Amino acid sequence: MELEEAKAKFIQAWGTLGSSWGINRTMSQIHALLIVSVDPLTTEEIMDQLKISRGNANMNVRALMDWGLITKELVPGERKEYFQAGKDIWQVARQIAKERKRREVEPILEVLDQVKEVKGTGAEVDEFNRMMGELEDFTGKADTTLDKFIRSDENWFYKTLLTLMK
Amino acid sequence: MELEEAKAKFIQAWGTLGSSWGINRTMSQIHALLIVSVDPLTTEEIMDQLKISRGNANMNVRALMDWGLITKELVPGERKEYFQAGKDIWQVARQIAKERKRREVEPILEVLDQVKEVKGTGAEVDEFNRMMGELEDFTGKADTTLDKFIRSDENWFYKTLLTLMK
DNA sequence: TTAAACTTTCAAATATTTCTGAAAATAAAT
DNA sequence: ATTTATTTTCAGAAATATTTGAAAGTTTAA
Repeated sequence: MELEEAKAKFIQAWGTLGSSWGINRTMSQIHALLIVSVDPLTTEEIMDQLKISRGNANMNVRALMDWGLITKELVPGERKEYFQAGKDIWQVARQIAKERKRREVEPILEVLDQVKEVKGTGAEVDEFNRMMGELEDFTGKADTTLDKFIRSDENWFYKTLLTLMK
Repeated sequence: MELEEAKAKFIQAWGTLGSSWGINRTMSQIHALLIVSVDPLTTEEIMDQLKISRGNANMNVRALMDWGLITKELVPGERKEYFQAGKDIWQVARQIAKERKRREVEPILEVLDQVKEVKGTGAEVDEFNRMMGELEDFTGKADTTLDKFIRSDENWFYKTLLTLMK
C-alpha cells in the first residue's frame, strides 16, 4: 500500500471511530491527520487535505486544543499558526481519559449522589436504593481506576497490564 | 427526594450519559427505566412513562435486546410481551464492553493491520509505520484487557481493582 | 497610519439522526 | 374463518448536529 492511501484509510477509520464514541468526525479526522504528519500543519493545509471549510477547520482545531490533544506551534519568522499532535499514544490515551472522566463520569457520580436515599418504604424504594448504591460503587471504582491511569506513566500501566494478562 | 422524582432524574441522567457515548438517548432511557423497575414492563408502559411513540419504543427495545441488556419475559396467560433489564451491574458493564469491543475495537484493529508496512522509504514512511505500530500495540493491549474483563467474574475484577488501587 | 495576512465568529444551509404514527404483518382467541 | 390483540415496519416529519462562507476581528509589517 502506498503512503497516501494508507494515510487516507487511517484518517477515515479514526474519524468513524471518533463518531461512534460521541466525538465529531472532523475533529477526529484532523487529529488523525496531525498524528500521521511529520511536520506541523497550518489551517490552510488541514482545509486542503480534508476538503473542509475554514470555519470548520478553525472550530475543530480549537476543540482539539481544549482537549489537550494538539498544540499550536509558532514557527519563527512565520505569521501562520502551525498545529502538531502529541505523538505519544499513551499520553494521548491518558489525555482523552482525563477529559472524558471530567465531562462524563463526574456528572453521573453527582446524580447518583443526589438520588441516593430516597424517602419511603416498600420493595420499589428498597430496590431503587440498592440499585443506585451498586451503580455508585461501580462508577466510583471506575473513577478511581481512571485517576490512576491518568496519573500513571506508560511503564506503570504496561506492568499492570502484564499482571492482568498473566 | 421522592421515588418518582429520583427515578426521573436517574433516567434523564442515564440518557444524557448514553448520548455522549454514541448510544441514542431513548435507548439509554428505556434501559434506565427498566433498571429501576421492580417488575418487567410492556411496550405500552414504556411508551407511557417516557412519552414516546410505539415505533420508537419498539425499535429501541429491540436494540437493547441485540445488546443483550434486556430480555423478553413471557408472562403465562398474557399475550403482551414484558421486558426486563439485567440488574447485576457488573454483568451489564461486561455486556456493554463486549458489544463495544466487537463493534469498535475490532474494526480499528483490522484497519491498523491493513495500513501496516507501507511501501517506500523516507522520514514520512518511517514515522507513519512507527505510529501505526504503536497504535496497534496499544489497541491490542486494550483488546486483550477487555477480553479479560468480559470473561471475568465480579470477584476477579474486584480483587484486581484492589491491586490497582493499592 | 494603512494595508496585508491571518484568525475568529456566526447565521444560514446542509446533512444526519431520531421519532412518529398509521398501515401491514403476525399471533392468539372465539 | 373471523375477529381482536399485539408487534413490526417504514416513509415522511421533526429535531439535532455539523458545515459553510462571508464578514468582522486581530495582528503584524511596511
